[in-house]
Amino acid sequence: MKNNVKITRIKTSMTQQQLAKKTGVTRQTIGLIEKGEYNPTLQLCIAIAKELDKTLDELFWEVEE
Amino acid sequence: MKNNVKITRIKTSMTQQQLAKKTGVTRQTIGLIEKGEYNPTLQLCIAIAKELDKTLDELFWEVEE
DNA sequence: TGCTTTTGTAATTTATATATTACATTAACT
DNA sequence: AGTTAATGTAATATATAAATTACAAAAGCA
Repeated sequence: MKNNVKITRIKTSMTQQQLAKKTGVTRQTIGLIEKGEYNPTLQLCIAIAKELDKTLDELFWEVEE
Repeated sequence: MKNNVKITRIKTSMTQQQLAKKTGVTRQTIGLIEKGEYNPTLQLCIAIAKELDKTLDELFWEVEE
């Protein structure tokens, strides 16, 4: 479940805490998703993508290991 | 949670049962996702997209109501 | 008209995403 | 060195995705 959330979030100078608040989840959830050991729901993926100004594909589609 | 799964699946002449088997879930799960009343996990969305030869964006991103 | 396949849907159970609480670690800064 | 912000991570609880079983309703076809 690798993805581009962490690198994209850092580029926007946003903390895990800030992204968590904007997407309605906890900091821990964001941390686990970034770590790639998590299988988030579609709604959460969409919320994250919109906050980071990306699409689903850009963050979650065929991300190289 | 509207999406383009149903219309895409029908275009490929695949039944819910067949798509379910290929993606490792039950027919009911596919049915509920197509109905839009469900919030599937990212892994399942990816599995469905690959079976239908589409990307996440094409099936789940900004689908008009 | 029947028969079969496909789909809709409900009720209950199980698995797992996410929350909560908590503490440790790291990095940046003074 | 000390302090604070940010992150990693673990243990337990809660919410919900998905399975299971079951039956009904369409839809296609003989």
